[in-house]
Amino acid sequence: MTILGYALLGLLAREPFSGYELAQKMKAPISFFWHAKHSQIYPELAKLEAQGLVNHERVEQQEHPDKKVYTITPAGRDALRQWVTAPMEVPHARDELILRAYSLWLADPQEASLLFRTHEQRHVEQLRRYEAVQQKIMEEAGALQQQVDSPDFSSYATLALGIGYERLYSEWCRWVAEQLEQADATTLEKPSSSG
Amino acid sequence: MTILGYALLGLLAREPFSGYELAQKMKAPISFFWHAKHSQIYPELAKLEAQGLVNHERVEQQEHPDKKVYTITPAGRDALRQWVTAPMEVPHARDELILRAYSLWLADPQEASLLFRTHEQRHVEQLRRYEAVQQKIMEEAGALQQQVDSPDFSSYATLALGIGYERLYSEWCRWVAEQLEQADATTLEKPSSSG
DNA sequence: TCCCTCATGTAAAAGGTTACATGATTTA
DNA sequence: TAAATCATGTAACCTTTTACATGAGGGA
Repeated sequence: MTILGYALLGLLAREPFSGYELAQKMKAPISFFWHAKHSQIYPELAKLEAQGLVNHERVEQQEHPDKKVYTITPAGRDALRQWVTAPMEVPHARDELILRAYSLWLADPQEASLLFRTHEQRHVEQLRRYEAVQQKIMEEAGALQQQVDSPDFSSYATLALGIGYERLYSEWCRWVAEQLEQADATTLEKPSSSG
Repeated sequence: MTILGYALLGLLAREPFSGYELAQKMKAPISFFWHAKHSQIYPELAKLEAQGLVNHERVEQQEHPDKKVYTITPAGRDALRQWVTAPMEVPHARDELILRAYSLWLADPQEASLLFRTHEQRHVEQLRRYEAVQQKIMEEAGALQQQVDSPDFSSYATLALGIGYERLYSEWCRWVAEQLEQADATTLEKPSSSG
């Protein structure tokens, strides 16, 4: 089984969905850290069904094409449950911007600070969106997050990391940009005297 | 050009290396957020050379096989410099453990807390290693990080994010584990009375 | 003798993205 | 009339991982 398969099972364990709906959900990464496109999702659903982990029923619609609504089976739920706690290696994270930072010393500081300011902004915006969701949960729920056997706790846990991640990332971008801007200002003050 | 190509150029811009040495470096991700295997690196070096971005010379060794030492060309340096500040989409991060957390509500809390404690430990260990490197830099350098046109600043910037990332991640794992353990303790106190 | 490191590659398979393909309905 | 949404798929391509392949030298 692939990770994508478990991602789909994770959604279907909460509620039945069509392939199209699953694809919509996975445009923005579920749990904030996994995404996929419809071209990958449709074949994967077929594989899951072949393994008896999901079923589908055709739902007729007026004014829209029919859809196939997928439901998780008890076997699918078991497979998902086992996967959640199975041993796992620490995966290496991949991030292009950080890789670029590794060669930042070669770049023009002004151009570079622009790039990092742009990314700072994007991550701040994402952070605000996540914080708004958290705010809503806080208002509605209160102590509800304590129930670790409810999907709401799981969602809240991933949201909490998402917030921490965006906060860390945006602050790092800002710090890098500030360093670049300070260096640039210093260069302008003393055009050709250093150390 | 692929991102891997720029990753290799980023290393070669600092110092010439053989394919084998590059592969060693990229076992642990460079800039803490990009890794690759030798099977990907050797063909990529050939492509870079075909594009005139790197050159190699054969270096004979006693007691070891000959090696091809690659050097970045002025064209390679230019390509790298331009890439660093080029516009870039925010890439979606991928993380299996966080995806698992999304289905945590299905799992056995004891088994799950074990998984999260294991990952907490691993990230704490990584954090300690990074902090040790940072400590060394602080002692040796002092104000050296200010020079944004030195490779040391770039390395320091990526290290800073690496530390923040490991701290965030390990604390999140601990928090999740604590929630699971508290719920488990509560269940033991009152075996079948809730609310 | 067997395994590890050094050193460089290729091949096959898996995972993921982009593009192709179709067709109805609604909104601008 | 054109674009967007709903709905489901396939094909080609690119990237990455795993496995195959070879061979010398050093240490247990």
